[in-house]
Amino acid sequence: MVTIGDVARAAGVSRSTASYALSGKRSISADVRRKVEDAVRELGYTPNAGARALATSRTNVIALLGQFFDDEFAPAMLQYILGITNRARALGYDTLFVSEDDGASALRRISDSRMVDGFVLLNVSERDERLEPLRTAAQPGALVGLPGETDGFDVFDLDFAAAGRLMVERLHDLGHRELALVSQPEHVLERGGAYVSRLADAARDRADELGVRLHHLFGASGQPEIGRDLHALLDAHPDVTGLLLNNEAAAAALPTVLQSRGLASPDDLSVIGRYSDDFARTFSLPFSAIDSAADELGRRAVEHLVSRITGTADADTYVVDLIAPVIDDRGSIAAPSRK
Amino acid sequence: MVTIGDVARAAGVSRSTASYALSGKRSISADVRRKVEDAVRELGYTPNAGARALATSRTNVIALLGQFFDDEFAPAMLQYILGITNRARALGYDTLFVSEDDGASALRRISDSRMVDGFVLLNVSERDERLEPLRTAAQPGALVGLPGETDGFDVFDLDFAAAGRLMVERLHDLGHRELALVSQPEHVLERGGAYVSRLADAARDRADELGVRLHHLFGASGQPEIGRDLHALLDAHPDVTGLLLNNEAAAAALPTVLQSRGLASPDDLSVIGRYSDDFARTFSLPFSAIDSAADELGRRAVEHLVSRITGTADADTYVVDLIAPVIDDRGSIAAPSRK
DNA sequence: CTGAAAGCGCTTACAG
DNA sequence: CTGAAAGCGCTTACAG
Repeated sequence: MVTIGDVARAAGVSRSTASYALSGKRSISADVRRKVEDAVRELGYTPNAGARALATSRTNVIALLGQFFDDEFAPAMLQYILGITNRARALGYDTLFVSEDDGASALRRISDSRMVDGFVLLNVSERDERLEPLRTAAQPGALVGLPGETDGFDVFDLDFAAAGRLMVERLHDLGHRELALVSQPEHVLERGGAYVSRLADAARDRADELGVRLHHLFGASGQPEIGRDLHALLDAHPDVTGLLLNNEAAAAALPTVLQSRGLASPDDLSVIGRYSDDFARTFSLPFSAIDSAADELGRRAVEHLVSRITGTADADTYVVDLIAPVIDDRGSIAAPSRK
Repeated sequence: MVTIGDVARAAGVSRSTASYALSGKRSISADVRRKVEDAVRELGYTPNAGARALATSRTNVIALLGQFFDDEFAPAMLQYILGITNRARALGYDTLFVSEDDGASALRRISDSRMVDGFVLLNVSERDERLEPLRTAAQPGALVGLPGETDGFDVFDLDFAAAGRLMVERLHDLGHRELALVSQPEHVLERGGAYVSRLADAARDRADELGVRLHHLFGASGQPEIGRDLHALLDAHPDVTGLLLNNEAAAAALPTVLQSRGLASPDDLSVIGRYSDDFARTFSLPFSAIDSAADELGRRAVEHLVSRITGTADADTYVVDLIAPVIDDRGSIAAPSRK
């Protein structure tokens, strides 16, 4: 293993000079710098990360704490992960990816052992167990997902309430007066996935204001249950002209359900979903949708985290950054047809 | 920050004794051990990872190098990732997740800086650029995906050739005599995704041996293209009674295609896919399929990597572990109907 | 069974 | 502009 001592010897300078020549933290004569750089190149020197971390109390690593539930759509998580790791690397950080079930104790362990400079928590729930250890951790954190209590945290999420309103408004403006919303399963909500109710509540309120009927259903998270749920919904409410989907499985199953009922979108039914672009593309979902903006959220979270790590961010101002929803129109919304 | 010095002081022993009491690397009197353990608990001591790594040349971290292509089905990657991180943690390792485009230089950087004890390479291609730096790295590695040259590497993959044969055999045994195979796009193959041709070539050879006609198509990796591809295939070969899918997008699109043609499986068409169980479940794919065994592969790779790290594995014997394919029957295969 | 000391490979005040 | 030295927090021979 080649150390900075080897570099120093090869360059004919002291170890401190070699170190300074590489960090640029004090002025160095041009030819010493050149000699050091040459030595580095020749010997193939790379600083030892552990030694540097020990000396500087900086690891240049962030931890990414995933949180996976069986009844949630896991593949969507990959977009967040990639958005974060890629942005982190661009900012000079590697990413320790943690998927332990017990995220709280994982956070404590990693924080206490000083393995990382900061944390990104994914899929944060209403009363997330990881928040308390994060609060007392020596390293800063950024949340992806809005918890009930945001005080003291930097939070990044899609504005699900605005998304609910937007869906209703758009269909109302086109003339729809009876809509149905299919949410994630109710247990997602119960264990703290408050985004489900944030969207649903806001949609309901906006529907009330606008005089639109809105039926609400907690759909299953997989097949074949969700297919049956959709059929039952359409059977029960034949006058529904617009469908709002906050449930990936429902979006994936709907094309088949529509086809088997001889329905087409938007002719018979307008549809607006809420899922990632990437998801839509992969599964060829033909529905207009509000992008969940996974990679953008990840990017923002990392950028803010790094500004906290480096001390650029204002120490006592926390941000709650809710991304405004945008409907990506794929042609599944239109005025209701007169039957 | 509480250090082992604090623990030693609180326990009234030397730092070395405290260290040994915790590691158990030499015999310690019962009451000293108790005092040290009490001090650890009281002070909340956790060893500093960087310091330990510096002293022991062990980080207890493995690097997981992802490799993502636009034309591949990225969400499937998550299963591998979770299989690996979970198994690694169970064995005492954290996972540095790396998604840089330039995996070769990432590997070099991470290896040279001694950030990890070993590497798992995901989605290894025929002539993977990461293999050369891995070969010269100071740390061992395990490959998920079979490259052209396996010498000197531990390799884990599904046995795609056996999968191709199995698909053909199963349908032949049921009486099918004209089949079609839909592979990933040809450019997946061109940039080194040799599993595509391993499956296709083996299927073709087996079909020849058995006197079965086998049409082969490189399908698109997304909608709407793959839908058109499937329609075109069925138009061109109306006598095909069995469909083999080595293409996730095709599997996702097929239900819609069948429905719009008024076809049902297995009555009109037997179908066997090759994708993960998890994928099938999430998208409610009703097709019998060979599980790609993502988490099992990840698990095996990590276990073997760890045995290399700890020196348990035989230093000069390398393993190429190809998991035998198994058809998970979901009822989409039957004898061909006489039309 | 226990302690004092060296050393892992860096960085960074302290001196000049 | 440069060097000698201390220190980051561990582990582990070396002595007793």
